[in-house]
Formats: sequence, structure tokens, C-alpha cells
Amino acid sequence: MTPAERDARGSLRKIGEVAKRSDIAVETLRFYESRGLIEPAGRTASGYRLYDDSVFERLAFVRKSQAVGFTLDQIAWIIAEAREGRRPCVEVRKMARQRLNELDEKLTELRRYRRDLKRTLDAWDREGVKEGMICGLIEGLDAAVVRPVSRRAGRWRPSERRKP
Amino acid sequence: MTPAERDARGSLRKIGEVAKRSDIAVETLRFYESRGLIEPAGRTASGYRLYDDSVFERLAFVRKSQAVGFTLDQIAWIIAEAREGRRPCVEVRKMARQRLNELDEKLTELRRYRRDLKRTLDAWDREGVKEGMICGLIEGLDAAVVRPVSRRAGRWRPSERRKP
DNA sequence: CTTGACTCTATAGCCGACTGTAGACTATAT
DNA sequence: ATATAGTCTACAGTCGGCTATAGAGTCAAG
Repeated sequence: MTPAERDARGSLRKIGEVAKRSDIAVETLRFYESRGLIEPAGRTASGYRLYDDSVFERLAFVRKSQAVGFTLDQIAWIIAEAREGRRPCVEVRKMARQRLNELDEKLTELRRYRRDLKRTLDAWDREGVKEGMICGLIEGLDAAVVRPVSRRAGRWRPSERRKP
Repeated sequence: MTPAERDARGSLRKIGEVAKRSDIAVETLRFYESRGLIEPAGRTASGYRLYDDSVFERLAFVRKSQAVGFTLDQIAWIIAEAREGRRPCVEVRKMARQRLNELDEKLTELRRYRRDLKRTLDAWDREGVKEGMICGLIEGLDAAVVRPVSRRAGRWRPSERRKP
């Protein structure tokens, strides 16, 4: 089967066309490959990646998984499980529930944080510019306010891959 | 004035003691110095940093500023302004208001995102495990759901420092 | 006088998801 | 034949706020 034959009904595409159609940058596609999210159906004699149309489904899968909030590592794990014939749906559900919990925690934290900041701003508006070494507004803050919004909560990680 | 004289009434401390008292790691203190947030009052003959007690006020300033949500760059800018005799309070207020707006946007986005994820999970619970190439649960998602929570919204940046 | 705790500088690594670069090769249109 | 656009690999850089390492020098107690 020559490339021309396959191309006849839009079968094999080079990376640039995949990028255009999926609206994902060429570099990102190569990056995704390095992370185990996609792989080309083959290569040309000169080494160009060739993709068949299933790559679009795969990319949709990746995007939808990201939309749920999964990390690329998690998505790669899910794909790898499926490739080995397992059905990762149960774990997927667990991961999503975990994600929801994290989200709720983050929301609670952010809401509290917003409330405090709003109070601070309102107080500042009442006070006008305050004297201080640098800026009295900040210096005048209650030390109890000092609980910066946390950086990153630990996410659910799929357990170690058992070797066959 | 010998170090012993100054030390008489708890005047000059080495970095380890500052770290302990402020509960900020030694490496972080040096890092803060590199970012223009603090500086030692002097050095011993052998090059050890020596701090006077004003460093604690400064560190409190940094922590309070972080609590408001300012970046280290913003905090460094505020401090630099004050060091040059300007009163950055007006800008500080602007920055904080901007921060509040960002926070509101982020909250709105997160709430919408949480709502979608909750709906997805509820639907999954109704469906049970779904067939699909990898995991039908994900594949079955509406493409319209695909709007990952945004990475970083641009923050207010202090305008270019004018040269004297 | 040695041990161990402390400090110094300079530099690299971490998290996550990309983004960009350099330098070489290939494909296509004129 | 050449200009241009596309592709390749390998690797560094981005964002923010640290954290850790290597290798060398310093200081106080026993």
C-alpha cells in the first residue's frame, strides 16, 4: 500500500495537519508523545510521523480527561491500562471523586481568602493612606491574617504499575 | 563597636537564629535576599550575614504581603519604592483590588467547573461502567465540557521603574 | 586538636503543562 | 536550482516560590 493509496481517502497525515485539525501545537503533539499520550501510526522513510484518524479520538480523550481535571500522568496511566486490556473505569471514577473533593477544599479555602481580602480592602478604604516604614496598610494587617493560600494539594495518584 | 558589644542586648544575629525565630528556612532567607526582599545589616569578617531586629519586621511585611496575594516581585517592588522615598500605598491598593478581581474570576470559574464535574460524576454513577476504547465514561463526555480550568490569569504588574 | 554544627557561594531541581530554540534534513512549488 | 515551508531531535526555558546539593570555609565546645 503506497502512501498515495492511503492518502486517497484522508488516511495518513503529517503532524502539521494533525495540529491544524486538532488545534494543538505541533510541539505539544510531540510532547504528548513523549508523555505516552499519543503515538504515530508510523513514519515515512525520512522519519516524518504519520497519523491515522484515530489520533483525533485520542486527542479528544486527552482533552476531555483534562477537562475532568486529570494530570497528564494520570491520563497516560489510564491509556496504558487500557492498552494492556484492563478497564480503568473504576479507578477513573475514584480519581474524579478525589478531584471533586480537592476542588471543594480549594473552593472553601479561596472563599475564606476572598472574604479576608475584601475586609482588608474595605478597611483600607476607610483608613486612607497610612504611615509606616514601607506601607502602613500592609504593616497594619493583623498577623492572624497571615495564612497564604496554599500552593498545591496532593492529588490522587494511580498506584504503582505492577510488572507482568 | 565590637560584635560582643552589639550582641550584649540581642542586637545582631546570624542567619540560623533569624531562621529559627521567624520560622523561615535559612535557604529561603538567602533566596529572599537574592530577590531583594531583605538584606543583612552587615557581615562578619569571615562573611557571615548579620541581621538586626528590623529583619523581623521586614519578614512580617513580606508574609503579610504574601497573605494579601502579592508575588515576591511585587513585594520587592513595593520595598524598593519605599527605599527610594516614595509611598507606594496607592499602588498597593490598586494591586490588592486587582487581586480581588482575579480572585473573583477564579472563584466563578472554579464554581462552574465544580458544577460540571459534579454533574459528570452523577451521570457516571447512574450509568455504571461504560464500554469504550479506553474508558467510555470519559469518551462519552460532551465535547462542550472541554474547557479545562485556566492556568494563570495575568496579574497586575507594577509599571516599569523610571530611571532617575 | 578534633568533632560537629553552622555558614558561605553557586548552581540545579521541583511541580505541571507546555513553549521555544538550534541546527539539520526533507518536501513542494516555481 | 532554489526558495520556502515543514519536519526532525535534543534540550533549555517559562511561571512562582522555594528546596536541595556540592564543596569549601568558620566557629564553639570538649
